[in-house]
Amino acid sequence: MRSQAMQSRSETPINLAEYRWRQVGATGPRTLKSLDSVAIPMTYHRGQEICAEGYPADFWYCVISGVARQCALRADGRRQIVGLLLPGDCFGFTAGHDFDFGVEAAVDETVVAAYPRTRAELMADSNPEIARDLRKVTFEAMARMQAQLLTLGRVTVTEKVAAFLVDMARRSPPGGNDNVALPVTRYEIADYLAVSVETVSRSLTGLKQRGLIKFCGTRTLKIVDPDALEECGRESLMGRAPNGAHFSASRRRAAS
Amino acid sequence: MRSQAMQSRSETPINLAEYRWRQVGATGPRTLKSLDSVAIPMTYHRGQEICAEGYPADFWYCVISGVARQCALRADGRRQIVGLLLPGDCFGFTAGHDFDFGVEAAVDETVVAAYPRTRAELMADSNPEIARDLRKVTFEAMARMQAQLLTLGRVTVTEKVAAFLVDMARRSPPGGNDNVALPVTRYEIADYLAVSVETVSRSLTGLKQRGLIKFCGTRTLKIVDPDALEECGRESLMGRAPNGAHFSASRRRAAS
DNA sequence: CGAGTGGTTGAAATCCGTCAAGAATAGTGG
DNA sequence: CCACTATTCTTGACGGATTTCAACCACTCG
Repeated sequence: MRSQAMQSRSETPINLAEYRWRQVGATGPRTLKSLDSVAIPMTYHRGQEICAEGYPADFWYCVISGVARQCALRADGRRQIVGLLLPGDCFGFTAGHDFDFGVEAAVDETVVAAYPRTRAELMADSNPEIARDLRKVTFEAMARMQAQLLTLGRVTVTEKVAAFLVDMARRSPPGGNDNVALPVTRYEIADYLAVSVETVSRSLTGLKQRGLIKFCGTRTLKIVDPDALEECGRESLMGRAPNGAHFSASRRRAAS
Repeated sequence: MRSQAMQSRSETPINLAEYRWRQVGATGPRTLKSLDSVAIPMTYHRGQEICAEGYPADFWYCVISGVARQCALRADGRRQIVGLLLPGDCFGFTAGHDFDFGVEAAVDETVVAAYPRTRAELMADSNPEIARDLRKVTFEAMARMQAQLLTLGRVTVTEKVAAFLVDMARRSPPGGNDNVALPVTRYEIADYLAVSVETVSRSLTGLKQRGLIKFCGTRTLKIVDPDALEECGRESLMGRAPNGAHFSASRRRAAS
């Protein structure tokens, strides 16, 4: 919990809330600034639980720095990761009284802001600006889930992995170079894409051998051919030709 | 567009908005009542587009009666259904300026309410009750997507189909008997679960032969053993024994 | 009746999960 | 710094589940 606030003493003036964030090592982009006055900064290390499934949803959260994973435990003991939360992503929204999923820090020194739900809602009641901010972050959360639905809907594992890489590149902080840093292990990618670890590994090496990506380290890579990766259609690792398209109902209707 | 309002003339007094809904044949549950004053009722027949991907998101929507499907068209020409919208479900929320997905009516006589976005947001600004209503329906939309993420994350197709049936039973109007009416074709189920039509058909017959469900018609069935269907674990159609569990990272860590 | 849609079943190819083993990396304590 | 260990990552082999291609049946509608 070392202080990093000193380095920015001479920059543009910052308010108290901003200062608090820097104090806990939060360097990422900030969303939901309008609720800063009630935000409680929390720091977690890898694997620590931020909120637990089935427990009262008394807080909304926003990732400040680090990575968090939204997990569900299935009947067969497998874990499924239903969401990978990067700095700026908000979570903890639920229609019921309890959390639908548990969320854990995926890396050390993960900082989140916790907003007491009833206080935040009262503030939103009296300030439309805050209500709009809330809608914005919930819509962004929905967009993340929709993108994940599309990824999970892809046919082959290589397609899923390629979509994951593209998504991570898109969500990476724009400031850096074009390298993509995977903030999670292969196991977590596997649980996120609902496939086995081995197949993830094979798909990554397949994409590498096809020249679509290039590894700088085990968890750092460079996307060589973004378009080919995105359109990473039905070509399998073996280089098989794409199958004849099998159009589903609406498509067939549209053709008639 | 025949009028069905006459039949309820002698019931409890209804307001003008309620009357308009009945006039267009809307019999389902109503959500977002607080925005009724700006709602525009629209009726669509099967396959008709309610909103188009990439077009300005000038409206929010709520399904009043019928069924709508939220579609994405992939590069290989396949359709993926990322959401199945039943009466009471709201959609059209997007973080950007344009719709992320197209939505089409899945059955004839589908009635939706269209809320002009800017007008609705202005109303939410001046009335916290409306803002809370909006949050509620967006949180419910998120819950639907999360459930779908869990379904897509299941391993075997039979599991996915079973989860789909359970979900449909849960979302069915509570008033009726315990029969589940599937409002969509097998093709749409396939596109919704991201599997092939043939496997959906095979899985359904498999579940029938195992005595977990019973068909009353092609699209009407009764869930015989809800618990077995829900826990429809790893047993395949062939009756293979469950495999030894392969725990992923966090699980293994927890065991140590 | 014929055409179109929706649904089911069969057979073959293949993709993927599982099991197994090994390599690479990081972390820990001496 | 090094041994030691745990974790992460990769590769191989095998069997099975799923996709694909094909054919057939039921139903509706003009």
